[in-house]
Amino acid sequence: MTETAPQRRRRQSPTAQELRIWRDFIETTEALRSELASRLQSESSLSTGDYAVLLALSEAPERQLRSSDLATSIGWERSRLSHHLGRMERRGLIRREECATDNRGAVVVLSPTGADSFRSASVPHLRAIRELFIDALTPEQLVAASEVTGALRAHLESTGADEHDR
Amino acid sequence: MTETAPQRRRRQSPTAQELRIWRDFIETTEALRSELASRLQSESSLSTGDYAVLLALSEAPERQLRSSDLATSIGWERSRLSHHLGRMERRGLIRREECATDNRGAVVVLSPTGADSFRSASVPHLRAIRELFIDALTPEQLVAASEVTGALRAHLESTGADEHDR
DNA sequence: ATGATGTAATTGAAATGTCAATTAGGAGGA
DNA sequence: TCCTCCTAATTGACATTTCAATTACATCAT
Repeated sequence: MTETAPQRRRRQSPTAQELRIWRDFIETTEALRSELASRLQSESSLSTGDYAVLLALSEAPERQLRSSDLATSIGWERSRLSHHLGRMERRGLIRREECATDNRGAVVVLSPTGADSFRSASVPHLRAIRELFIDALTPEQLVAASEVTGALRAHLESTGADEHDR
Repeated sequence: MTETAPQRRRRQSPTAQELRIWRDFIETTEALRSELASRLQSESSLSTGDYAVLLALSEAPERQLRSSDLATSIGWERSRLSHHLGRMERRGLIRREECATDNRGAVVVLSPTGADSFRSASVPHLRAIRELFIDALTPEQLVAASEVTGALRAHLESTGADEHDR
């Protein structure tokens, strides 16, 4: 075939080969996520959700964050975070305090217990990341992965949610 | 071999840079998954779970599968599938029939309604895959993505669940 | 046959996630 | 001020997922 088709293919369905790559991609990332989650669970009694929250708090100045900043930082919906924080608070992993500068606001604070849980969970978790992700790839592949990720993210941010809905 | 340090690094925590790549990777794939899910939802009244089930059934001989084969094929736990099939059956997307060769077994059958829903959902869904994944990458990046996926999967299968638990 | 062991699928309960209100307070203009 | 509109966070109802039994049948060795 001499090229007339390529333009016409845009925005159409993927080819069989593209689709195979897509499926492998999405299935593999899902398998990876789920293996990591189950290891975390069994080694630490933290879920990946707990871990994400604790990680964000550990990295925050004063180990605390406004609830909506936390939500943005880990990419969760506010209501999901709210429910989850309730559960984590019951377990003593975090506290919620009133915000001094905005009376509507809440500040989520990492508790000492939470900090401990996070620290001890992070050792095996980081090891698992190395084992399942880093060690699986050659240095070149790691770079390639990073570039692919960047391209996907950039594209997602530009054409992502907005473009589609308007 | 003159190497002593490289060995020592194995199984240790990732470096800061490796970790950044990991985080971008996992967050981006998650964002991608979630954008796709929300588009599918709004364009078709099927969830990605529904879609996965219907896809597997559409591709199966006779458009039907043993329940556990279906579970394996889409990588779900049996109980999750069971609950989900219950909901899909109530909506008329699938039927469950007794298995002739094994009285314990159930055969999940794609209903005409399910086939229709799947067909009409797949058009916008495939377009979204092209738009958000395929079109985001150069042909070289697509190849790179495929190689990375392959490496991850291979590694996951060899060291994955077993090695860790024994 | 029968009893031990394994597999197919479902169930119920608890944990988690989503969606649509709702509550409460900030911010700016007439 | 007071009214309107916006934002922060939570709540409740409901959908989904996980986990630990449970039910029912198959398989195999005795």
